[in-house]
Amino acid sequence: MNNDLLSHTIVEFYEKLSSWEMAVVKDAGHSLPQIHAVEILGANGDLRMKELAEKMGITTGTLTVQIDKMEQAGLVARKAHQQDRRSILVGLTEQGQDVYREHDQLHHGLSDQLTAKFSDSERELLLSFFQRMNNEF
Amino acid sequence: MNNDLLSHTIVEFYEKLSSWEMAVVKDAGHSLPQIHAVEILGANGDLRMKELAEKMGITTGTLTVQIDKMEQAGLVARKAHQQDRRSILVGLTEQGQDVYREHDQLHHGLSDQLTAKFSDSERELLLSFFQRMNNEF
DNA sequence: TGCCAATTGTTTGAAAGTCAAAGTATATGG
DNA sequence: CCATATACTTTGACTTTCAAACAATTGGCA
Repeated sequence: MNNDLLSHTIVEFYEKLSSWEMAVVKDAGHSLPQIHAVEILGANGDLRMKELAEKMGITTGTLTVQIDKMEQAGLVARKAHQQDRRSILVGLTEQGQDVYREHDQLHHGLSDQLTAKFSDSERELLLSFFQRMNNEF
Repeated sequence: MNNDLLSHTIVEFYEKLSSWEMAVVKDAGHSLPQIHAVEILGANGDLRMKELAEKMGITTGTLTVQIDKMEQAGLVARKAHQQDRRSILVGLTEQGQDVYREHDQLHHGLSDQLTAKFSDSERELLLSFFQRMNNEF
């Protein structure tokens, strides 16, 4: 089959998701890296600075600055790590969890919008396709 | 069906694509906004500054700086617009087209990798799913 | 035990990317 | 022909980022 077409269609999908995310984040008055941190902490629970930085694809130096701001804004809290006193656990505050749920609802809404015209079985198939692709990275 | 799962799986796919793109761009020694411009110019042909800025989701002020750098680097060239002397057309140079084709090949390779275990009919179905979703943004 | 290398997080200085607003040149419509 | 709109550039400020230097803690090993 014409794989150029598939490749370009995936890129188009990615570009549109990206634009949507930037618009949604700006509209809610947040910054992209901070929402990214909220998304990851919301999905994974408390993480060490190192772990969070790795998942976000930034250095710990950069993360320190972001977490400083987010702590100021009341979105996250630093906590001592019981087993390793070098490490610091970062977790969402109540307010941070509100922001996470709110943002997650937007994702959910987009997902509904994109698959509104799909039948249930098509949606199941789409899910399995995404899962299979996610395993191949 | 469980739409939370679909939503999260799509987000996971997006995150992995995003990480992949950043790694690939950095590895090739390019910057993300410049490769983004190359991708858009490669797919659309010559564009006015205004049009390119809109497609990239940045202001024309920001774009002016980027195009200055890219022109220095030999990736793009500014040309006069015949019908409107206020406008400036930006287009890829030969070298810019090389970069575009090279980057496009990487996308193609990823697309192959992700769907390596798909049958031809599954790949056709996946393509149609992406196309239908792209229409719903 | 005691020391040295590795690890974790913070700080600092510099660079890139970005925007809003002001400025310049050109176009368009009365 | 003039007023207003449009296209691009410039400027100043801010955010995000990294690399490198630093401080505290851990872990291995001699």
